[in-house]
Amino acid sequence: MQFAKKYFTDGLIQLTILLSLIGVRVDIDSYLNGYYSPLIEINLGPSSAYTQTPFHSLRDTLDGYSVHPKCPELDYFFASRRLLDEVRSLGSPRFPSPQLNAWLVHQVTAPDKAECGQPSQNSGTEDSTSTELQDGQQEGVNGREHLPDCGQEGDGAVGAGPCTTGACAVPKEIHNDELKIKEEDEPVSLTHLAHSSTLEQESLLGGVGALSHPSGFLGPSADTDQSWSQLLHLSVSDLEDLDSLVNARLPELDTDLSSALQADMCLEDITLQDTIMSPPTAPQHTDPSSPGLAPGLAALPFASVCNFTGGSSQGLGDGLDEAVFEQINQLGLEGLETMDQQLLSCLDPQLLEDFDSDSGLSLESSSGGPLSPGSSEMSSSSSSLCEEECGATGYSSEVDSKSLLEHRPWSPIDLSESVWHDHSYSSPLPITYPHKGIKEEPLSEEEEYGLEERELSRDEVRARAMCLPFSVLQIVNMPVEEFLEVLDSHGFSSEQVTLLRDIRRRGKNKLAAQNCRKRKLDAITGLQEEVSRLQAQRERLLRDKRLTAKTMCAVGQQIQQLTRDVLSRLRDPLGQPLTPDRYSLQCGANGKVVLVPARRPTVSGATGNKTDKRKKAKKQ
DNA sequence: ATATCCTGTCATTAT
DNA sequence: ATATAATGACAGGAT
Repeated sequence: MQFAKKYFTDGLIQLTILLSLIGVRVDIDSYLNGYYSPLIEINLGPSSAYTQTPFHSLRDTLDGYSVHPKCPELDYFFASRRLLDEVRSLGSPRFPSPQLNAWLVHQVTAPDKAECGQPSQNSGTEDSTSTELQDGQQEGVNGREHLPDCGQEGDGAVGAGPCTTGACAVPKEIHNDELKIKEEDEPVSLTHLAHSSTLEQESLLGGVGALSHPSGFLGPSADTDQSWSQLLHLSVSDLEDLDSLVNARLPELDTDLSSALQADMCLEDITLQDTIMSPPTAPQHTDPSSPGLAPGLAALPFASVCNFTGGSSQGLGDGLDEAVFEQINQLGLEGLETMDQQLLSCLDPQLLEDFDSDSGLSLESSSGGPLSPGSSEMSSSSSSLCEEECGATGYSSEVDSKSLLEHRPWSPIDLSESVWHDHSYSSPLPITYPHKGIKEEPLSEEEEYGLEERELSRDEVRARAMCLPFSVLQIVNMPVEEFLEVLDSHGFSSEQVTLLRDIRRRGKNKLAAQNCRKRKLDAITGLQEEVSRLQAQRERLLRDKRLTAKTMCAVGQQIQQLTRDVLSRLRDPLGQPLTPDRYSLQCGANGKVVLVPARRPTVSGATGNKTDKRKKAKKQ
């Protein structure tokens, strides 16, 4: 039966190897039911003194996942997944995606209406209560059609700034119900943005500081272009909700985002209420992978972006992609050194305190310095493996038996340094073999006295008292067949037979106890190492979390600044520029950016806007 | 004198 | 049924 089990197990292992090679992870340990698990142990045979014990269940596992014994690549893969899950579990400030969709604001052509032939205003083609500043693909096509007339061709050079493009060179134009979008060659594609690197993140962090300084504020157009490009460069891949959005739209977002909204936009051309600026290529569907785009949650003011630190404790990781964290990790702590203090000050202290006080594990801090997970895992597993394979031999009764078998019959073997090294009061004598005539080393009188009086174990004394012709070691280590033969062939009395069996039982149990205790100590050591490793991992993840929070804050400030810039280029019916305290930009569930005036909290937006429109109409 | 550690031993269970 | 491994519990010596 045991052979059948082993045969089955071997086959199972081979199947597991094959599955591992094709990427299928199989936890064979559960099938083995502890018979040969863990697989890393070498089967030393049924008499191995170091076989599977429940202590092994406490080891050879990493974070609750069984270590795949045959496929390290899979282990690395699952370890990565595990790290990501742990980062997600840590939680992080959330950056609602609808707010970030405002990045998709595009340049608005504002040419001279006479030149561009756009006489119709408020024609009502769109609902009078709303004006699309930007629209999807359809509007983007229209925008392109108007571009030649407006003299806005070839403004793909972002670096030249808006003033070199049609944004400043051509008269401003606002279509009757929409603001045109440049959807031409995009020097900075979002595909590239999605792969923004560490340096880009660092420049983002630096850019916020520049934005925060009014003196560093460049010209409106240039600043807007630069800011938008910078924002898009640096933030897309770092934001969890944007990640899904960008991924959904990367293929189609090829818009020249470097262009800016033209200034002095007449508010009469747009309807403030439910005004929508939609990206030209923005799909009309809501990305299902972006829960933040839920209609009820979509319309959030940009100004609230930086408030995420106050109320939002929602975990960052829910939607985080691995790529995001790869870049965050690449950013490293070095980027934080260059971060502007003003940027750092925007972080909610309570948030950081929460980060530091996030005590998932309350572990002793004196467990050593941070360990690299790989090295620690390797050292832990390898050392334990080595100990099991090598150290066990010292306690292996099989090895002892083999050694004894090699010296049979009952050749003298001094095992006092390997097995019988424990108790001084119970250490066995150098074995004497009275019936075999083995030559003994001459002992001094003192030694003989010591051996006779001090080092004789109780069983040895009993054996001598019963005139047993075998030592304890011989009785314990002789094979069972020979032991049974000895019991039968020597004509021992029942008391002698009982003593022989007891001596053998106690001796084997003593070895078993030694092995058991060694395994227990090894298990404790392994667990301590794992604690140290997990603690270091936790510290590392917390650092990454703090870094992500700072990056989020930087992006939020960028958006706030850009929102102010966009609003400053718009004009109300009185020709006054819009201010952030009166208006805000929101992003709808469909990705459209909407200019919304400040509302009273008790009045619903749509109703209030319609009412305002009616009142305006009556006045006119 | 006491606490703690180490080791042997027993009882029990599983293989 | 027997032998043996594994392990918790206990006792006793050593420190």
